[in-house]
Amino acid sequence: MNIQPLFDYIKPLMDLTAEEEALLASKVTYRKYLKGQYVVQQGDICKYECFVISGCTKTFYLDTEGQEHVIMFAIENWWTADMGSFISQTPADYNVQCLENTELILFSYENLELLYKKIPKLERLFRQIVERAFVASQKRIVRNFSLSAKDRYLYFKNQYPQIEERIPQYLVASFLGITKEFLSKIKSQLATEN
Amino acid sequence: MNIQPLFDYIKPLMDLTAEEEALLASKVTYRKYLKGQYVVQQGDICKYECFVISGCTKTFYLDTEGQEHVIMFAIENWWTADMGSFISQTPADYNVQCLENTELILFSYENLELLYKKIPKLERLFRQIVERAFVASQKRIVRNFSLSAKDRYLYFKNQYPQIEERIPQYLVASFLGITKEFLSKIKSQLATEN
DNA sequence: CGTCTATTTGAATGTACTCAAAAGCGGTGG
DNA sequence: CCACCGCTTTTGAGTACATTCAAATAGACG
Repeated sequence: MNIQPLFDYIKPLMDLTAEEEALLASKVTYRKYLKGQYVVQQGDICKYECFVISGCTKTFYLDTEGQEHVIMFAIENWWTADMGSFISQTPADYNVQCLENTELILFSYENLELLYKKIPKLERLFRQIVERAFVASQKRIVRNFSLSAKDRYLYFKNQYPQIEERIPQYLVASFLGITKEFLSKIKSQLATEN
Repeated sequence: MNIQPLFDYIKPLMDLTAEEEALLASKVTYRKYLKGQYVVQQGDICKYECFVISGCTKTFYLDTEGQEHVIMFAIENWWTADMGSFISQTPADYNVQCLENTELILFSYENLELLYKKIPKLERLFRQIVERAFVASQKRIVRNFSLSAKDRYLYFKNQYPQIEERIPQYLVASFLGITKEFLSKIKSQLATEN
C-alpha cells in the first residue's frame, strides 16, 4: 500500500496541508488488481474514479456485433473510469480491464463528494484535470479526422512510446480505429521505407 | 442585453443568491456578433469561455492542406471556446465563427478566476459542465469508430435536428468527418429507401 | 516440444474520396 | 419580372484507403 505517487502527482498542481493529505488518504482505497481483472464492467455502475499507481488498463466498448473498441489506455499517474457512469451513477457503457497487474487508488462517489465538501480546492483540481482530459479528447477527434491511419499510428508511437511498447499490437490498432491486419501492413510498410 | 438565459441555465444546476447573481452579472460581458464574425481565431489566444444566448457558432480547424474540419457547433444554452487555448492562455488551434447573428455571454480568464474565488461553488458547476462535455466527446469518438457514415448522420440528425435544419449540409458533412459529396449520396440513398 | 495467441501476408471487396460537371437556389440588378 | 451571379447540392466515373476472410508464420509459455 503506497499512495505517495498520488501526492506526488497532486503537489505541482495544488498545495495540500498535512491534515488535508491525511483526510484524503483516509477517504481513498488502495487496491491491487491482477492482469485480466475488470475494474468496471459494461452495465455495472462505475463506483470509482481511479488513479493508476502502477500497471496499465484499457477502457473498451463492445459494440452490437461484439467488436471491441479500445477508447483509452491508462498507465502510471493517469486517471481512469467510465466518467459518464460515474458522474451520473448510471450503468456503464465501457469496460475497464487491467492489461498488467495494476495498483489503483479508488475514489468512491460518496467519498469524493465528501472530499469536495471538506477540501473545496479539490473541486478546482478535478475541474482542471477534466478540462485537460476534454482538450485531449477533442484533439483526438481532430486527429482521427485529419490524419491517415499511418499518421495516427506514428503520432501514437511518438507520443506514447511507453504504452506502445507494453501492449499487444491489436489493441493499438483498436485504439487507432483500424484493424490489426492493417496496422501490421502499415508497420511493414514503414519498415521497408527506411 | 439580456443575460437571463444564463441564469435560467444555471438555476437547475446550482442555487445562486441575489448577490452572487449580481456579482456574476457584473463580471461577464454580453456581446452581439454578426453572421460570419470570428469569436476566436486560430493562433490568437482564446480570451473567453462563451455561453450562447442566441444564434449558432461553429468551431473548426484548418489543416495543413487548408481543409476545414468542423469540431463542434454551439447553439442556445451551449458553451463554446477553444478550451485548450483558454485554460493555458496559449495560441488557439481552432476558430470559432458565427453561422448566424449571435449573442454571447463572455467569461474572460481573469474574471472567471475571480468568480471562482468569490463564488467557490462555481468551480463545482464548471467541473460538472466540463465532465459532461468530456463524456460527450468520448462518446463521439466511439461513434466515429463504430458507426458507418450513414449511421453517424442518422444519429446526428436525430440528436440535433435543430442544428441540422439551420446549417448548410457541407458543414454537417465536415462535422461527421465525411465529404459533402458523400453526405449528399447518403441522403439520396435514404430518400429512395423509404 | 506442442499449444495457444498474436502477427503477417495476400486476394478480393467495400466504404468513402477525388475530380469534374451539372443542377438547384436565393439574392440582386437591369 | 427575368437574367445572372455566387454558392450549395447533386450526380457520375474512377480511385484510394482500409476491411474482410483465409491461411501461413512467429512468439510466448507451460
